[in-house]
Amino acid sequence: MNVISDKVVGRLSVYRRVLDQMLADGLQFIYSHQLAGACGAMAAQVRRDLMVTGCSGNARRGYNVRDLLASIESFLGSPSDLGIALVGIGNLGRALMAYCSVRRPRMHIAAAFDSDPEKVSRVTHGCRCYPMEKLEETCRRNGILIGIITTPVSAAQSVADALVAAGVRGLMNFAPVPLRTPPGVYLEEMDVTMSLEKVAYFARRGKSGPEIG
Amino acid sequence: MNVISDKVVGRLSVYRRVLDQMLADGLQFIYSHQLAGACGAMAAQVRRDLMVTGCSGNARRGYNVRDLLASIESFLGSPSDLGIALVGIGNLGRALMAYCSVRRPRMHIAAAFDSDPEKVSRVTHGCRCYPMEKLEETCRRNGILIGIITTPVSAAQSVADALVAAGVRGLMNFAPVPLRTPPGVYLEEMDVTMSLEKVAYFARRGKSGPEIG
DNA sequence: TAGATTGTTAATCGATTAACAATC
DNA sequence: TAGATTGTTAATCGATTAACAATC
Repeated sequence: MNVISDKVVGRLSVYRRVLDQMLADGLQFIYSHQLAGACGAMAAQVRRDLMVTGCSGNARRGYNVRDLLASIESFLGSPSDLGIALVGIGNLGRALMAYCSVRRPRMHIAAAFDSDPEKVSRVTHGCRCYPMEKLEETCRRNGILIGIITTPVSAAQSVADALVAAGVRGLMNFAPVPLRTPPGVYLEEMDVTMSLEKVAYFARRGKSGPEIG
Repeated sequence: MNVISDKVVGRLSVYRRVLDQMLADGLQFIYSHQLAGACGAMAAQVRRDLMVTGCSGNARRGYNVRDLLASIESFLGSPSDLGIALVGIGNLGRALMAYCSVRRPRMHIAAAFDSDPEKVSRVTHGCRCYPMEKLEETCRRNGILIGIITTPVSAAQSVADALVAAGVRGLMNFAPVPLRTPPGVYLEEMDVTMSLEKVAYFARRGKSGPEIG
């Protein structure tokens, strides 16, 4: 159990969000099968996932929601703590900036970049936009470790290379092209085209979806 | 090999896009290891994936790119053929409409819906917007089988239920909340929050990303 | 105690990887 | 032929699922 899979981390992220809501609703204790039900997972799997965060439950009352949240919180940490840069201020880039700006301190974008001089030096959704030439300097100065790529396909790989050269250690790629990254740099492909084609394929044939994580 | 996993379908979608580009570049034949290299996959896996489409290669020249594309095309089909509805015309919804409108006939959105009367009856990016009350009627009349959910969290589950009731068989959910769907309805969770937290977790610890698919 | 839940171990399942014979 | 690639089978790997003892 020394190596944590990305599936477990993904599920923990979902648990955190669901538990956040439950705490807001005033729930103090929760059983694994209740959390599983809310997340579309299996109770035994939930228990095993929660164990990796170091939190344990109680056979009579289940898990303490507040303790559980604190446990997941300290295990996952917050993306903003690592510094997030967004490259490519098109429709999708702006949508993500808007999404991250609205009361989501955990997902705060520290800096945005674009090659279009028209977009540079403005402040959009509370986030300053820099020219591409300032990418390395700005990332290093602000200790940015996460990059979100929302550029056109043609620019995606060179942007990824530039981000990695600037010290970034994790990437989210929204451009519909597979990227190459060196070992040690985590890459999450956010491929809308691929996902939509999966939906179409299985909608045609009537299969249910994959599990979360 | 009678049941095709969603991972295989996902990889085929990526192969198609990469092969499209290669055909445009004038490449006529390709070896499995070349395609694998361009997609970050393993050659043996690529060969097995391509076999499920019914296409076979040739030990001397590899695969004919044009035949391969035709084969993948007829296997995957096109999402637009099933009819796509988008619900929730916020920042993200508009960004997706813009994305799908620009020379992407395979991803053409047939109808959009929103509960805000201000947004209704307009045409955005070549797509007409209807009020939520018209959802079932419009989906049935146009034979829409795929739904994209870009509403706030609070509305996501009821929108999903309404879409399923209107005959939709596949869903993409961008709202950061796990949805419940009946068996036979394929659900693809597009969870930016979760993915960003995965990136942050592994960026902190220096692990490479998961494979495509 | 009795009963339901937790934490742990074993069994199952599926996908990936490796090995190799068949092919051009 | 010789050499590299394809198609197929077997082995490995990891995650999920099921079973059960420990716990409150």
